[in-house]
Amino acid sequence: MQTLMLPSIISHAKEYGFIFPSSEMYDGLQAVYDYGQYGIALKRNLQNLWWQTMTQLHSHIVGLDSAILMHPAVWKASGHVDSFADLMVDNKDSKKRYRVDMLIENHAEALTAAGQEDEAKQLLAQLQSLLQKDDLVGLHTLLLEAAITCPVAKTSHWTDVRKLNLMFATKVGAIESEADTIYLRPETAQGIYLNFLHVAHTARMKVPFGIAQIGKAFRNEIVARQFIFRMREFEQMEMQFFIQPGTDKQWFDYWQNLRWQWYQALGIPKEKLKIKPHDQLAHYAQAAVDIEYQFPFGYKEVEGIHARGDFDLKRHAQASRKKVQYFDPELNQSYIPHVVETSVGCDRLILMLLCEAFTQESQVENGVSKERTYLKLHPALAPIKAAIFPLVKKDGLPAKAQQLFDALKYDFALTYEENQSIGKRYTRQDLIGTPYCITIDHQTLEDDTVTLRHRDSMAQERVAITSLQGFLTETVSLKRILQDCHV
RNA sequence: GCGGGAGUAGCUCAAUUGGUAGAGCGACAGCCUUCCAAGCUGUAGGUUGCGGGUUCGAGACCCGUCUCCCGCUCCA
Repeated sequence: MQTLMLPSIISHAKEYGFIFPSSEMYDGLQAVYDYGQYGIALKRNLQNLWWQTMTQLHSHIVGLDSAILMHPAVWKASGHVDSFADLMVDNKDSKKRYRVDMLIENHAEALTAAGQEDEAKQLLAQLQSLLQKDDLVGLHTLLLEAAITCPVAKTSHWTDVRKLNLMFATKVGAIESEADTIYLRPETAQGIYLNFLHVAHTARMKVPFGIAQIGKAFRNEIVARQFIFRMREFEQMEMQFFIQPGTDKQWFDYWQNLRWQWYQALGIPKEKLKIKPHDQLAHYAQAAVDIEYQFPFGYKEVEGIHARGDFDLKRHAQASRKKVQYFDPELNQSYIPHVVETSVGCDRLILMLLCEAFTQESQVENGVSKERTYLKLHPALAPIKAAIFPLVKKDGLPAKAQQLFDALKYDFALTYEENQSIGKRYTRQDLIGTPYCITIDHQTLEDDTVTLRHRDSMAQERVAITSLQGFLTETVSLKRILQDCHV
């Protein structure tokens, strides 16, 4: 039943200006999406919340905006050039897809378990040699020679081995023949590591300290599915926290708890979130957990918290042959700091917020059952904070409403509407998640009071115009969420 | 990439066995003046995803192709 919700959310997001498929005039481009007028407003609010959480609530975290393009050597040093290129093969009978190296390694393990250690060693040696030569045909032959079978189909009916590089390559330089290959970054973190020394020196930071960054990253996914959950171009919100070696566990736990709190503060129900430890670690990680949200298609990762040790800084120090060291006055010694990162998929959070907010209720009114759809977005994140309506389009009500709009527009994202019936206007705002509607009627002209209508309950109350500024400041401010982050 | 499902107006869907592409909603303009999408009048919007074939005639039948959704794999 829950899985049926995703198509509704996708079409709602498109119909009401949150998220459009990219290049739809040309039939679309798989796994790329554009943010529409309300989508980008929601996204900016979310990014501001994260940014303020990191840089404003922590005096020892500063921001950064590094470039998407970096020296190609960065990705060799980081390990992405090697480990981000997966060699895949499909079994034609079971239709299952496997990574070639894992198939062969598993087979070698089985051989070892069966006491055939020499054969296992030889197999692994062949694998390494073929991988280094990038010999795809040889790998296919090896699969057949070693009689490696599909665990499901139990056959060796393999397709050709294909290489899938997860990084997008492009060329830098005007003359292509002389140009170097350069990659669109597959993660924003490396830009932070490259600026570690700059920030340490110019921000007068003492370890432990952190650098936060929001930016685009690009991955050439094999299969990109589930709407904006897995996109080829996506936005990361990453914070790299530099620490004394040996304090990794302590800070890993610290950030895991703090990030967990953040989702509570956002109002995501605890029972729809869970922390999942990684059983298989990425090439850079010492310890890793995911924070998962229960999407309509199952529990999926929205944020990763990783203890990366000194892997990245050390690799860059080696590859660049530069000294990457921090002198710690407390310990009176120099070292390469270790890193704990928190890495959020911004677009995944947007999808989480949409899933959480999308509400369909049926209610019986005068014996007639009516369906009501609205977005229960947190007021601080809603794209539009309040809509201002004259009850009718005459008797000076539009002018009065416009006056109120002008008075409040400097502080809040507002919308003004005078067309059609009041009910239609309320509904339109419900559909985009506007928490409050303010209606000017004839009484307003006499006593400067208005009707304040609440989105979720549809309740109305009579309030003074003079109270609106204070009311909105209080309710739509990020402050309420930030205060709940328990920093 | 493989398997399954689907593409007709902005959205939801119609269109006898192959016979002139329609409706509701929405949008826009005007009227009405009303606190929860429901009144009246009018307007715009389409090479039926795209290309080819069969046919006197294709939205429908055949072939190809593209895209989207679901599953397998990976990650943020």
